[in-house]
Amino acid sequence: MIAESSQLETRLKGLVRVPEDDLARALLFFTPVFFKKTEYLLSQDQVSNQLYFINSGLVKSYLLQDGKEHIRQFAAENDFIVDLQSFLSRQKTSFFIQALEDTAALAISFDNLNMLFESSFHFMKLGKTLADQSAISLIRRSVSLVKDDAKKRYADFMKERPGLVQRVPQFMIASYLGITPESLSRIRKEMVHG
Amino acid sequence: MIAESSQLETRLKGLVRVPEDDLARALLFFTPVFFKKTEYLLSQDQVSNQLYFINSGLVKSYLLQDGKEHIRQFAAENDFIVDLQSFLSRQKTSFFIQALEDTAALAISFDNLNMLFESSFHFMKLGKTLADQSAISLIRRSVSLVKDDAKKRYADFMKERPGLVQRVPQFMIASYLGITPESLSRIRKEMVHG
DNA sequence: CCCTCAAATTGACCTATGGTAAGAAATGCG
DNA sequence: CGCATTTCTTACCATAGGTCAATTTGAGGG
Repeated sequence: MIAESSQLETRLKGLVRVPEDDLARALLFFTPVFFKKTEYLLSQDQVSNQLYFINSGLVKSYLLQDGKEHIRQFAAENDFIVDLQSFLSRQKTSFFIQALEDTAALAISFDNLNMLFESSFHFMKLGKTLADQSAISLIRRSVSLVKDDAKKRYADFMKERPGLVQRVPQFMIASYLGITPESLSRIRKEMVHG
Repeated sequence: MIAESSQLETRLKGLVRVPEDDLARALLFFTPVFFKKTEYLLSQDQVSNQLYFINSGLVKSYLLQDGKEHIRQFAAENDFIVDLQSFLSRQKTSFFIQALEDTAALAISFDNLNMLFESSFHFMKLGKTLADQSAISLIRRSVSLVKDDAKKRYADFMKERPGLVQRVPQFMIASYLGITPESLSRIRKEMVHG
C-alpha cells in the first residue's frame, strides 16, 4: 500500500465493510496526482475519465453560461469528485473541475474503477453506497433551492461546510448558492446587524 | 412470474444484464399494490419502508413548509419512487408521496430489497445503476435551478416530461418548478404571444 | 343540466434579488 | 514595503417572481 492511500482507506472502510486484501488491492489502482492552485482536473468538452479522491486541498466543479460561472460542488479533504454524467456515459462534459488550493488527490480511471466494481461484490456495493449518498445529498440541495431563500441557504451552507467559509472566496460561495456576490454581501451585512 | 411484473422486468433488463432466473426470483418479492387518487403511499413522520415501481397511474412526492407544498418529483408509468433518505437511513421521512391518479404499483420492502441486493452481484449492480441514474438526474435538476430562469425550466419540463403537462394540474407543475401558480400562468401567456 | 368548488387567470402592488458602477479593502507579488 | 489585482462593499435602479384579491373557467356530482 502507498502512503497517500491511508485517508482513502479510512474513508472506504467507513462506507462498507470490505475484506482487507480486497481493499489493499483496490488502493493499488489509485494514482497520486497533484494540482497547483488554478489548475484544471477536468475541462469542458473532455470526457471525464478520472474519479478523484481529495487528500488535501480544495477544488470546485462548475459550468459556464454566458461567461458566468455556476458552481455545482466544492470538494475538500476526503471528498470524491467527478462529473458523474460524463464519467458514466463517456460523453463530453459541460463542467470544469479546478483547484482552488494546491491539491493532492488520488485518481482512478474509468476502466480501472469499473474493473474493480466488476471484480467484486464488495466493490460494487461500495459503488452503490457512494451513489446512494450522492443522490441523498443532491435531493437535499435541490429541495433547498426551491424551498429556502438565499439567506437560509447561506446559513445552512455555513453550518454544513463550516471549514469552507474561510477557504472559499465569497463570490464563489454566492455562485454555489445561486445568487450574485452583491446579494451575498448584503445578506451578510443583515446577519451581522438585525 | 406474476402478470403485473412484466413492465418491471422490461425496465430492469434495460438497466443491466441480469440472468433470467435471478430476475424471475427477484420479481417474486414485488407485491402489487393499488392506490386511489389522493391516497398516500407515504406520509411525513413515517419511516419509508417500501420502494414502488409504478405500473400505471401517477404520484407526486412533496414536502410541506408553512402549509405550502413543495413538489420534488413526479413518478408515472415505469418510474421508481421512494424517499431514498428515509428508506436507507431508517429515519422518519419529511416527505409525502400521494397518488394523483388511480395508481397500480409494485412494492418491495426495505428488508426484501436489501436481501436481494446482498444475494447477488447482479442485483447490487442494478441497485448501483439505479442510484447512479438518480444522481445524474438530480444534478441536472439542481444545476437548472441555479442556472435557468422559470421560463426555461418550464420549457425544459415540457420537453422532458411531455406527457405530464396534460396530466398534472398547472399549480403542481409550478410547485415542481419552484414558482407560484400565478407566475406559471404569466409565463404561459407570454409563450403563446410574443 | 345546473351548481359547486377547485383551478386558472388577471391586475395591482410588493419584495428579493440582479445589474451596473464605483470605491474600499484585502491579497498577492515584485 | 508598495503596487497591482482581485475581492468585497455600497448605492442606485431594474426585473423576476411573490402576494393578495377579484374574476373567469372548467370539471364532476347531484
